[in-house]
Amino acid sequence: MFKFDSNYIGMPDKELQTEEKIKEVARKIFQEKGFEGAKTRDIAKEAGINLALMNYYFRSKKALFEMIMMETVQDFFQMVFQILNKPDTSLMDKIDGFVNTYIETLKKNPEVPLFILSCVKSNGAEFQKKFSMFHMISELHFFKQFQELVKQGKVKNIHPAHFLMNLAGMIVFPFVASPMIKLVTQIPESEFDLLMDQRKKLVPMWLKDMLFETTLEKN
Amino acid sequence: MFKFDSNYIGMPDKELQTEEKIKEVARKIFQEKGFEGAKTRDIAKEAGINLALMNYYFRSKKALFEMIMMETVQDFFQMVFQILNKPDTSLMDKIDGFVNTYIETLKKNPEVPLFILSCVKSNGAEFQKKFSMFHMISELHFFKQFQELVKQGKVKNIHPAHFLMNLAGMIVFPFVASPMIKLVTQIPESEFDLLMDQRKKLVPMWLKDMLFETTLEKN
DNA sequence: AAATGTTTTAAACAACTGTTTAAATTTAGT
DNA sequence: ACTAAATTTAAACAGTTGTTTAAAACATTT
Repeated sequence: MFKFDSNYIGMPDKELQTEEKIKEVARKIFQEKGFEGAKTRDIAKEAGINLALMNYYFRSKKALFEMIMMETVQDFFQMVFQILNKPDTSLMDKIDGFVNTYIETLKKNPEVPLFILSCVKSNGAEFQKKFSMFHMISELHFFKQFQELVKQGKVKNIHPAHFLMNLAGMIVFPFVASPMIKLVTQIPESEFDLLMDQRKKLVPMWLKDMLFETTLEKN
Repeated sequence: MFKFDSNYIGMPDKELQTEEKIKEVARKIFQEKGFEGAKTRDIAKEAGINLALMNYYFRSKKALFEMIMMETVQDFFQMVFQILNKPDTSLMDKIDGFVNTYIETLKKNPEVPLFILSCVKSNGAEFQKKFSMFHMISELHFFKQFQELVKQGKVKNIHPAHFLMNLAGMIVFPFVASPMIKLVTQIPESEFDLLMDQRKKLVPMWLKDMLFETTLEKN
């Protein structure tokens, strides 16, 4: 009952270690098994701490989960928005940079997107309140450039949401579906990563084709 | 303790009703909340049956879940394989047909893909044993046609897995991520369905471009 | 109508889960 | 070294969960 409200000064070393350790382990287990599947005793055990400490530092399992959930989503979108909002790069360079950074991030955190998608699915309402972030997507420099090119007739006039879905779909889906893909195609882990590296060049190419090409009807 | 092993003859009406009702409700709740999140008492309540009947008909929560999981995956892949294996349609017609049927199916069962992806993620090993289905994907007529066109030099030489990921990604991802997409873009349900209808024509077009076009480097 | 097999019910069980308590231990300030 | 605050611990609590039991209700057969 001491410090739930505080971000006070002069934390001793050990405190921060325990608190961080719990959060780190909890993040991993929550992402692996979801909120209901993650048991407080498993978190405590894997973190090597006493069962009561989770409640001491984070008040409740639910509070800990929501903190992790919010942080994960925030970090993720901060990365996305940062790239798509750079004012001094062309649309094409943004696409290149975005795909590269995005794929590289996902290679390091392959479980994050499924976790986020599950969270938003069951906690959608919570996010709308807490994040103004989501309302500014149409304000992104990226989309202004996009719609400018549409206006100039240099780019096909499709709903920007289509482009967004293709962009995200071609990058994120392979990671979200990787267990399925590996099962179905018999591709081993190492080769999968190689394919993802190839996609850093391929996906921008395909995306640009979507913007510019007129279809040749070949049958 | 009467009939767990049986597929006996002459089921009375009421039994089938109860058994089917439980399964139907359980499917919905399992897809909504996952295995751990779904509580036996919620299933019983929503199905309007006594708590003990779930165990009477299906032995255990786990057994019921696995039955539903396996059936869902099987049904889903049966649909996919059926289209991709038609011997008398061209590759292009297969793409058209596949995208159409796939999107139409997902509009009716938008929660299925996330459910399947979560299942495969945490039960991957189980599937490998039970389904020979997964090993025959490279045997599909679709992929034979695909690789024939590659050999003839009519189609770009990329790993078929890339094509598969783009195909699935562009179709499935919008549904898997629909809560997120709706949150971010502020697109309402009705317009979302309209966009999905548009994609029935757009996705095949984009996919064909991927196979045939050579990139124009525009900046 | 009696007997038999099947389905449904209410109640209970035992294990598990998130959380709290109160005491013990460690740390920091004086 | 003493004190007060902060952290950690073991144990317990209360509620939930999946499952079982034994009796009741229902249906079918003889």
